[in-house]
Amino acid sequence: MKKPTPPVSGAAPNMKQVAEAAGVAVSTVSRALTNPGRVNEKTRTRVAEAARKLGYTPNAAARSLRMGKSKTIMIVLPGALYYGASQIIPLALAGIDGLLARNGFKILIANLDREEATEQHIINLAGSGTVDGAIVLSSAPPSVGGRSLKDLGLPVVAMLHDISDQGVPSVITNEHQIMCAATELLIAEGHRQFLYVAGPDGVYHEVHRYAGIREAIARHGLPESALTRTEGVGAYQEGFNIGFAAAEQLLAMAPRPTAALCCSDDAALALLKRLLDEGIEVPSEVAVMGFDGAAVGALFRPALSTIEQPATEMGTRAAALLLEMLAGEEVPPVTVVDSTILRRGSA
Amino acid sequence: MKKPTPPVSGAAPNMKQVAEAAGVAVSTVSRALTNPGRVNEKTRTRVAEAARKLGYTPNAAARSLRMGKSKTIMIVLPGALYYGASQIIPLALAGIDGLLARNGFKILIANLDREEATEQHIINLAGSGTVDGAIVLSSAPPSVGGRSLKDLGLPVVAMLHDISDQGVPSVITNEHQIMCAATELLIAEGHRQFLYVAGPDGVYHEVHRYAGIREAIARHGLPESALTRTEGVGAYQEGFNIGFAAAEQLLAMAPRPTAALCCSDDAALALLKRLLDEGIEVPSEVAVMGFDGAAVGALFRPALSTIEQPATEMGTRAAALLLEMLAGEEVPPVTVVDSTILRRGSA
DNA sequence: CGCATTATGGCAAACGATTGCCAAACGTAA
DNA sequence: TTACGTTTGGCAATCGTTTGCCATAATGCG
Repeated sequence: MKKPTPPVSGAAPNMKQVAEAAGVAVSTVSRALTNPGRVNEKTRTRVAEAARKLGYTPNAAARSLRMGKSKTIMIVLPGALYYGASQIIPLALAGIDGLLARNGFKILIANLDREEATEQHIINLAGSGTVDGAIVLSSAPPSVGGRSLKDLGLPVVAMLHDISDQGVPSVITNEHQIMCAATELLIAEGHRQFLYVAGPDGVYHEVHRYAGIREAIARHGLPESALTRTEGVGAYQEGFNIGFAAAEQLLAMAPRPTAALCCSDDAALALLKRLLDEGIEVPSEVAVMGFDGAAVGALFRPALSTIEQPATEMGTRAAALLLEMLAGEEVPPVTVVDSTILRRGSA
Repeated sequence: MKKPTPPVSGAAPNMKQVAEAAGVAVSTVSRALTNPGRVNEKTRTRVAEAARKLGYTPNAAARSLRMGKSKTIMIVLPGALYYGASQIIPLALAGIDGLLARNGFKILIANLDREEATEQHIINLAGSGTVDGAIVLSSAPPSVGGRSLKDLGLPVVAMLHDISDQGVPSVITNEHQIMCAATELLIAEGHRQFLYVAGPDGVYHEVHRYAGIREAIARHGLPESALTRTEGVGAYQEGFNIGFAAAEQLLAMAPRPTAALCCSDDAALALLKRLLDEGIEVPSEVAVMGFDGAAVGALFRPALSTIEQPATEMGTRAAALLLEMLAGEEVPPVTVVDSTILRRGSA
């Protein structure tokens, strides 16, 4: 019984060992494994067999070094969006991962929390050749001391935010238009007094969603007073608080709005709860419309009507764009994936 | 005016260019940057200045190759747990990332979906020196053809599941005990007939949670008939369906259970909704207790009582264990982080 | 059979950072 | 001034893979 080199030894076997086992040179092993046409079929199987027996896996660092690519993509996540009921980020990740993993890419996660040195950390990752590209889910590509992720020579794609004005191809949803459509729907059903439950001031989404509502209002000849916007109450991660604060504001208003359009499902659900607690009928007295499409909204009574973002598909599209950029192809500056209005009962 | 090498050139600057700029040898640059004591202070600043000016970032692949470590940790996620209302996975990730990033580690995500070749992919990552260790959130460490992640010579830590019997240090919560405590609480309040809304058959959590309830039942001398267990209805990701199916079962039972303990908040919320739709009072007619601690549960009416898992802390602890293992220290086979009962109204 | 052509495998030089070892330079003391 | 010790910087090997180039073997054709 021959003594096989144990597959589980301390050190991982390298190409040289495979070469010896197969009785060929390392270069032949390399070619046999990656460039099948270049080597005789019999040799190739012999090499493959030796590699299998030894449990050989090519060393990624060495390959990266030699090739100048890492087959790794960095996903830049804003810690702030990560909690609450909506599953935008996890779904987007699933979409991204699906396509990238299929194409042999690894996924590096950066910036789950927003710590001090994190931006520097991200820039370093990009500059060190650790990653071949990045998908940014935060509103601005990280930068430090004038050096920004986007001009580091790496392909970068944004999603959720449109930062094509900074030269970064972006995958977004039709926030403006869908919000406009939702408002028009409500107007058609007789609503005349609206409350927009706003998220953090100055955030990308806010501008577009609010503008969408205003457009609908204007288009139907309603006065400006038909729309009130809540004061920003802090970060998205405080989604519930946004909703609670909005409820206070709504309850104090006269005339009272009959429809509330919210920046997130978190805000909408909190608002919904508070209104119901106050004995207000939804949707007959006040209609509530969320934004995101959180599945759990369907369990509320009444079930939350909302605007469903195609998070998974946006992720897939962003990944596809990045792959094209890596292949040297031109990509459109903006890709729009449509959201849909999901009427479930609260509006 | 001298012509500075533009920081944003096509190729990233390497150590040799820094050395030239500073008028020293590469080895000196290396030592100046990583081993400050070994080189004259004046030289050190000169090198640091040159590096800064060129925008130098050490090449990670080269360093990995030379050092034999990648400063990268792989997180193995089960795609199945990723959706629904509970935020266990995102919170766990935040905990893990917090500690690892602070220690200079990168985080590689694997297996968001469960595709065909994924397990092989994971094994390859581990074998290729791409990662220095792994944290596993799925029930079993991936394996293919007899080669398992856990015996690949890499430090591996599990969380959420106890697989210490396979030699993998595990971070878990006291599912058995807390479920027992919750049941005792309900017994003390007069409940005598229980329904356990079960998740997928044979899953780790199921065994322990169910056993916890049984222990409480037995300890208080209640008959076995005091506890009914729903039939498994499929994967966790079908959380809502589990709850709906359980509702049907509960409604058909006589005598009707007065308390339902659920395997997840998703199931609990779906059950809650269905019961309320049927006009059943919660908690007076049927008390409902969830499991996970999803924040959104607080918005239901009544607010969902639940068992809150310390997901973030479990993540932090798992990361800490892994760091200790990387440092060659011994770690305990099992680490328990306590869950807490969160009484909010539905039980 | 001889020559030209192609298929195949091997040698060795990269890729960029780290580090053992040695040499130069410096300071100090005799 | 010489001898010695100490500090500091440089040379060069190394990590494991890929690949241009060359040598050889195999094949085809006249």
